[in-house]
Amino acid sequence: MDLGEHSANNSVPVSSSCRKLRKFFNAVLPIVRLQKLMKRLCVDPAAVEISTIPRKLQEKLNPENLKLQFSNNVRGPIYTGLPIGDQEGNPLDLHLIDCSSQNIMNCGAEASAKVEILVLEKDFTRYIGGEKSSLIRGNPQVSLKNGSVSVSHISFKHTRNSLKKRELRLCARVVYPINGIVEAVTKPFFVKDRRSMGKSLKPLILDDQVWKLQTIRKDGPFHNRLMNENIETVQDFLTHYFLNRENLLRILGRHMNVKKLDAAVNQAKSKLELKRYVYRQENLRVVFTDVGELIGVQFCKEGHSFSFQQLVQELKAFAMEMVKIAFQNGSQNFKVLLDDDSFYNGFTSEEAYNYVIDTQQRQPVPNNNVANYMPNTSLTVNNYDNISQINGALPHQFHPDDNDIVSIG
DNA sequence: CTAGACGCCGGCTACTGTCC
DNA sequence: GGACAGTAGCCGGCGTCTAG
Repeated sequence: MDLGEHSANNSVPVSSSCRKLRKFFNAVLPIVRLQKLMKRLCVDPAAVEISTIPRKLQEKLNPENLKLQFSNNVRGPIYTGLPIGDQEGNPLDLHLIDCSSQNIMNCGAEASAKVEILVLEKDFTRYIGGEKSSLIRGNPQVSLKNGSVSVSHISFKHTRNSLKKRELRLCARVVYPINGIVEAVTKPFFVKDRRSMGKSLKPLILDDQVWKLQTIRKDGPFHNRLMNENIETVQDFLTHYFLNRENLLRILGRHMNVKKLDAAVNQAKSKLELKRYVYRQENLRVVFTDVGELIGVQFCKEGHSFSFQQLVQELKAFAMEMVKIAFQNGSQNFKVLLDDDSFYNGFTSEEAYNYVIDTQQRQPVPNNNVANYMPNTSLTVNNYDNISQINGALPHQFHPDDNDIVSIG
């Protein structure tokens, strides 16, 4: 049955009547008539729950022509205990706006007004909590300074009882001096308990337990299999992945596939800041990360650099063998940490490489013995040859024009 | 000093979705 | 259909803070 037809002919649903009322307020009822009506009914406009009146009407009703406005909309989900901000992590600010010019009102008594931050249900039906049962942590009362104030100190309370997912709005209203400044209300956003934050959103470091990775459940079958092979940390896992992916897949068993594994590694890498190392054998240098991921190679004499994607298969396999050797021999090799500032500041040649070696920048490559039980794959295509998406997602892609990499040769 | 409130951390369970 | 991970919701342990 068509509900629209039904409501037109019979009883009108509440939401429909609300919409009609709002339309009426916005377009039909002249503002002056409404003001007169409120006066005749002895209704104090300041006592009216302003958020129940359409915002445009509020602005017209407002004699001072001022409104509060959030700098940006809150983008959910917002997790309990974490500061409120937009999706990009920008702080949430509140401004006093002159409606006629749309500029921030930075002078006068109103520019120093005291403002209260409240939590509203999505549908504006009610404010949530009183002083004691407020969902807000942090002082909900703030004072404007030159017409602006940051409200990023506010978060939603995190208690032992987890908060159910709910859709809310933030509202800011002036509590002193009360002169009818229009309230600011955000668009609705979801608030969730921090305990329900997925693994994908949590930070990650190399020393974290391997079950912090996506698709590896703590004490789950994958975790148990990895523990049996002494793959305990994120670093162990990633090193196995980059030096011998086939072996890692074998360890994980038939329920792990390449797609899932790549996705997990990709996601982990996006949250890690991997250091880069260089290892040299005769005329060739390989650049790789803490976890054995080949970034690129460089021919020392010619000075030519190639990123991983630019390498032909045979050279990829050869470079991977060099990375494995660097891992096998641990600190006995020439392995240079590339993150030294000196590399970013103008070293562009062989001297730079020698400089770093001479000034104690020689670093042991993380040696977790993965490479020691690698099959000898010389001139066979290595395990991550076909995972261009992994390197494609690199925040610091190896490229001949990259200053910090070029400087090694 | 102590009891209670509060917040953080993490475990457990049920349900759901995905993949083989 | 079975195996598995992810998600949501609930709960307990423990540390810290604060008022009495």
